Amino acid sequence: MKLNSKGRYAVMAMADLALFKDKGPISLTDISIRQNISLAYLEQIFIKLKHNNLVKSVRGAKGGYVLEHSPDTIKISKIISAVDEEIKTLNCKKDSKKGCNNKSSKCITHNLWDQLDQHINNFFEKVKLQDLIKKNQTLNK
Amino acid sequence: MKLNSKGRYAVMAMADLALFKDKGPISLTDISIRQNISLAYLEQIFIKLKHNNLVKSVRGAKGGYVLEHSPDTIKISKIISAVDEEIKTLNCKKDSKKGCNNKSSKCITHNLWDQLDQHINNFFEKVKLQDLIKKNQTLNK
DNA sequence: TTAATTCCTACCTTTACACTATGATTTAAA
DNA sequence: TTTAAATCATAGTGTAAAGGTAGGAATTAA
Repeated sequence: MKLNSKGRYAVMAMADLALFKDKGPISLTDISIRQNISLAYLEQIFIKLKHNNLVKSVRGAKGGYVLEHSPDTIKISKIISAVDEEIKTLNCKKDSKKGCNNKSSKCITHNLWDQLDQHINNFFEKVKLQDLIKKNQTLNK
Repeated sequence: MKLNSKGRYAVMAMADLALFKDKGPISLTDISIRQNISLAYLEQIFIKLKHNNLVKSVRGAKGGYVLEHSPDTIKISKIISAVDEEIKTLNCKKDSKKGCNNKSSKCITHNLWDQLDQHINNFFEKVKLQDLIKKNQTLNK
């Protein structure tokens, strides 16, 4: 699981969409202002979100994006993996130069990072988009 | 919690020390060969491990490093935080430029990352150095 | 005295991240 | 029909950090 601000921005933007989901298509300009993320960067992120069927786009003036599914069915893990190509924190694979090979006493930590990845994935699997906006409802009413 | 290969190397090296803890001081040259980590880079890592009282150094010929404590008392979290200055994955602090401020609808994801950090820390808190080498004992006997 | 080691600090190289720039396409509304 | 607002697409860029190297000084067992 790659944890960077692209993933964080994606979650923020999706949460923004969820908050305003009754207002029709939300433009990236709006999200850009509200969440303080550059518009052009948001565009890149939303291409990926769209390709992963997390949002639908409405082109042209008064267009924007809407959630493809209900916030209570969207897992955070889906969002993060949509914008990050890789899933692994630290690879230790056959094909990477520096990693496991067949020497003894190598890869002592292999299982550890595997378990960590599972642990993080498991965390994001359990949290839904709805869970985020519930906590902010009073703030944003 | 910063997850990079410095932290991974540190854990690998500490596990190596644990595996060979009955052989007296272990030189970084040995660890470098066994774990396939550059010697000079290991030196940097071990300075930090030493300053954090995780290892003791024995200078001069036949010198090296030994664990300061028993492997079953050393938490992985201690090792990783020793070599990484930062603890947070993604900061969202007052003093950072891009982060929380008092605008409404900001920081929707603030709690999420806080909880993730706790989750990861909790994972590394529960794993001891001994847990790693147990799994490799048959391989390295 | 020598070789093996830790210790220390400065430097270097590459890469990925985060972002910008530019322009094309689509479409609602004036 | 024109204009402005929006998505769509891709290439380029600046920077910081990761992941090392390099070179030498200090220490110590043999």
